[in-house]
Amino acid sequence: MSDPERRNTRQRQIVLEELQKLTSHPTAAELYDIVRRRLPRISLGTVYRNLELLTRLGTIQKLDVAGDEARFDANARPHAHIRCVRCGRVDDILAPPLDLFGGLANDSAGYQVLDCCLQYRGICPKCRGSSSSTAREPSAEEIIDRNDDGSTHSH
Amino acid sequence: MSDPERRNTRQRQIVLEELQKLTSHPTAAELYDIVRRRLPRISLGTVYRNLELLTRLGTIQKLDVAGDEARFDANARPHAHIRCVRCGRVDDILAPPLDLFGGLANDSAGYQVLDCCLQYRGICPKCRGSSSSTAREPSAEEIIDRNDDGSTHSH
DNA sequence: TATTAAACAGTAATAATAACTGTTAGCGGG
DNA sequence: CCCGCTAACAGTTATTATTACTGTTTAATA
Repeated sequence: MSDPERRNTRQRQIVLEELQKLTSHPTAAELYDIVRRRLPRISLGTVYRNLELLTRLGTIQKLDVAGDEARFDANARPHAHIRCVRCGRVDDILAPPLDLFGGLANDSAGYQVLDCCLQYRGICPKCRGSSSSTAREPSAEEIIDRNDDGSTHSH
Repeated sequence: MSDPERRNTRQRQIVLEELQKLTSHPTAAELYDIVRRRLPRISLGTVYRNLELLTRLGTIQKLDVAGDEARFDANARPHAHIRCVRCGRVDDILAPPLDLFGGLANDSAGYQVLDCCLQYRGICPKCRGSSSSTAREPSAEEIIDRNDDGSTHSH
């Protein structure tokens, strides 16, 4: 039998496909809502399981961003993110291309350093517009911002 | 009445005191276990409430580190942290003193940038020693690494 | 000291995620 | 092209960190 954990199921493929269409990094539940349009009988557990698996395989990236639910990014290469403190939305951000490892001692605090992540917090354009202090929930439609020309999703 | 949210209760004071004694940044539950030695009747909710309050006041820092429970740091100034992927322990790390805001456009991705955090992941000295792949839980005693000479806790 | 609201202890609720169970369906061998 | 095996599935339940609720206590002011 071929590599375990790599069986090509329709569910796994569609979870990945739909994630790749998004530039706003969705939560598992948000992606579940989107995937259900194509697979109405898919279960939330399957979405979680596949997102976890794809993360382990290095195909996608799990963003355990500060504060609330994990979010997922179809771009597995390390890059900085920014999270809206009002609505929780997460976007890529063009941070200075710093060498975040260069300044570290090889053996910082006795740790073997594996990787790092740089996260910003801020207020997203939509929440800046509606400048009320009430937190917003993004609607299902707002999450779907398909990236039709596939060019801007490579950072 | 004086400033609300600043009533000096024994519970709040001891929660802060015990947090300040630690260099390993504990979770709310870990700190609860420690504080209970001095206040056996304190409730977990009180620990959560005070940690949240002290964070709002800027006295301490809440570390919503990747993956699991929030951790707390008596040092509110921004500085980098490293988290052990095996046991979850979080320590300060001396990162290069980078200007993480300098390279950002004023209006990155349309966001108003508020702050940022730099987190590393790695394997802590203890988990490097016991190089088995099984995850370790730190014992209550291990969390208590009091910083008796008060000098090394300023980063 | 009396008053009053903030904070408390104890408990229940919430919500994200993981685990469990019986069923379905990729995929290599025949 | 079908068989059998097992990973993966749908549906459900359990776990766990955190928050909210309720009646009681207590710090700070009058």
